[in-house]
Amino acid sequence: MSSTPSVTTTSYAILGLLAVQPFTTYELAQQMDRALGSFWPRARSKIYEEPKKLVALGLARASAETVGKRPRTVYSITARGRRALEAWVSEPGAGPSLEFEQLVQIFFAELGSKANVLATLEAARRWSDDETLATGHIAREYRDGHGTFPKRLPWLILVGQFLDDFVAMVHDWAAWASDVVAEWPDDLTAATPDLAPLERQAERVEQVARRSRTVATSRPIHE
Amino acid sequence: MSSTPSVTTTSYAILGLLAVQPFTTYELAQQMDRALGSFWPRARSKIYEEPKKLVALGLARASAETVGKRPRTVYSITARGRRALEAWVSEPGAGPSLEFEQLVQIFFAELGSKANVLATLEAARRWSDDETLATGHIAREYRDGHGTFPKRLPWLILVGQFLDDFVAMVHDWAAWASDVVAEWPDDLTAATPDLAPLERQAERVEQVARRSRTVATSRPIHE
DNA sequence: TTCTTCATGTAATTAGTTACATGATTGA
DNA sequence: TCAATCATGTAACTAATTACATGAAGAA
Repeated sequence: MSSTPSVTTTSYAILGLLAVQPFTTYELAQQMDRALGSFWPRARSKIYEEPKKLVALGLARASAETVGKRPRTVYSITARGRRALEAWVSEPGAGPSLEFEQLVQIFFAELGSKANVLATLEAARRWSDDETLATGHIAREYRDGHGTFPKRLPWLILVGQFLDDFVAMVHDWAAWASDVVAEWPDDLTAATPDLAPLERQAERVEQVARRSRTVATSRPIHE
Repeated sequence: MSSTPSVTTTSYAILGLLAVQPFTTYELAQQMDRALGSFWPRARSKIYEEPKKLVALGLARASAETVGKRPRTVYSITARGRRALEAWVSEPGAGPSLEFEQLVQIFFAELGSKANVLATLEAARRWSDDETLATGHIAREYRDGHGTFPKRLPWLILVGQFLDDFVAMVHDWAAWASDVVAEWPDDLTAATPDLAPLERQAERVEQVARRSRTVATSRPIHE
């Protein structure tokens, strides 16, 4: 009856941090903010309760310490935890999943004005800039040899490059879209579509289709 | 006491579809799969229950019909619904939010093998290809003049371009990363980092910082 | 001494997912 | 007439969020 709490990706994310070194919940929250938050965002309260679950499952252990008079709990990974984690990284994970409210608003552009669309695109560009500035110091630190975990740098660079590519792509798209929308008349229903992007997209589809036909036999059947 | 159900972005997404034309829940689910699912993914059951909430709030109305002997409910938007929707598109929406489990696995690459990393990157590339093929027919339909809502095409192109940019970016990143990892020794801890990406990233940060300083006074204070 | 930030949580609520169920229609 | 799939949901569960609370340490 005592329902065993399930181990989610969030659990593994926390457990992974504990595999790097022991942390307190506060430090875990910091690490999530700094590092994993951009591609596995979770609320702070979640991060405070996950370690308890890990302890209950025998994947981590808690040890009580004090700073001054104040008690605090340091969590570390157990041997079982490490084995579970190793199993997880070798399993197939989920591909990227996107949520983009501003894009939903643009999808329904006809309900608003041209100015609305331009404002939304400007907000997207600002999001990109803010993101760049907020995470930029990490790249700089590692470049200057002051990174926290230099041993892990080779793969951290792969992750950082993805995130950088993503924010850059958002920025460039928003800039391009702004230029397109700027050419529209104020009455959106009178706007004429620029079909060139459709051509490009269809071409890319063709490319992928050709490539995937070529290797079709060497791939497992599409599930 | 009777807690009024809150209107979420998901509600507005559904309501937006009803603003295009009346739909049954089944058709709404199809539209979400086809169109909005890539940037506002929600479970089918959610899509079946949202319209009821909208009706309860007076933003939509339900009318009973039959197909053969089978009853079905067609939902349409009310005047109040349309006003609420117009207010929503003119409000600032949230920027993109990403969840990417495979990237979490790569972040913790040291727990697995080089082969694991390569397999994960290959899976990411496959995700991109699958996505391209799954949504590719839409671009083609519109390009060939067979699209379902040609009037909406100008902004649908903006959305489509974003999604295409995104999957292309994932693909290119995975291909690049695979090349990088291929050069690593089998023992990951002995891999030497390629620092060039850090340089590029730091440079981009500099660019954005300069640009943002220039326009800083014309922007609202960073919240 | 007072204010602010650091640090550590808990409680209440909900949005969303997974799993289940089933009649109607259509094609072989 | 049988199987498949189209179409329409409901029920149970939970992962996650938002909001609240508060003591300790350090700065001014």
